Amino acid sequence: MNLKKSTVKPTEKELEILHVLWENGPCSVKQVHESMGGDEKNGYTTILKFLQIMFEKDIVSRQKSGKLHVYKAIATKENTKQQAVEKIINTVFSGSASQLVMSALGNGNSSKEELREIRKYLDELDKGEQ
Amino acid sequence: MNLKKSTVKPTEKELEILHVLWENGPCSVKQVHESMGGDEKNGYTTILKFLQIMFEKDIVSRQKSGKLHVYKAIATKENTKQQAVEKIINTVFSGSASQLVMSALGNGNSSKEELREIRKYLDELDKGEQ
DNA sequence: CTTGAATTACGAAATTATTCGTAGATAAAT
DNA sequence: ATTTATCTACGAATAATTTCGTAATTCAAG
Repeated sequence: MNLKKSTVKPTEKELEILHVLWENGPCSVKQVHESMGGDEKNGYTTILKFLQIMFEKDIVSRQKSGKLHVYKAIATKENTKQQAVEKIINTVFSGSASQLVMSALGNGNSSKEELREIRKYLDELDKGEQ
Repeated sequence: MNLKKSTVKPTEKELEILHVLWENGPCSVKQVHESMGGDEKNGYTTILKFLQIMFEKDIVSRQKSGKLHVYKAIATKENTKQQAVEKIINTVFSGSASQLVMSALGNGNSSKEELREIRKYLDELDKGEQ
């Protein structure tokens, strides 16, 4: 039994797997394995092992369905995003969100639509603040 | 001798050390060690070893000054920021910079000034694009 | 020149993350 | 009930990261 919650920081590989679960919804080991490029990339039991470990760590939940397990991400993408963002702001941008934002837009890879969307979002933030 | 450059991805600990070098400028091992909390946090030789490894990997340069070495970050904070941002965009935000931006601003921790600054930055981006 | 304090170099232990083989369990098909 | 295909559990190998002890070096002071 494992009671601790909260700050279980996924490793690199675990994040990759979480990503698959977020995109595809609950998956069997096989589905995860295949979504990640099949045997070319990882052995089946490697993925299995990771899902088991992640289950131990309460990163994913699972449910038996016939003979197989269906795994499901516990942390939402939102949570994980938020954590990742906070971490990067603190470790690399000395706590300044706007610096991160500018750096994110600074490589010129963002489309007009994206920029427009961001403006809209800023407007909403302003409105809310009054 | 080590000729490769480019994508030397610092580990967690290495990043922590880089951070010290960015904040304080070139440092001796002792200075880094102390900036990071002294013996409470890491043994002296641990930090020494890391700086040596980072030197091997061309993450830092060093110069002898009397009997000691003064280490200096090679990658600028800017480079590393950019890499970090790109990575997070790809791993957590499915390649969408604007999603990252909104997530970064979404926790309500940004001041008015920060938001204004971002707007200004967006204006500049638009202007440049014409 | 010798000593001693500070520093570096080196190697290897300890820890954590990743990978996978093999054995056993499960359930469906024959 | 037996076989077969699929899946899980487990343990252990490999690799990467982090930690630190010990010996050697350096340089300044006596």
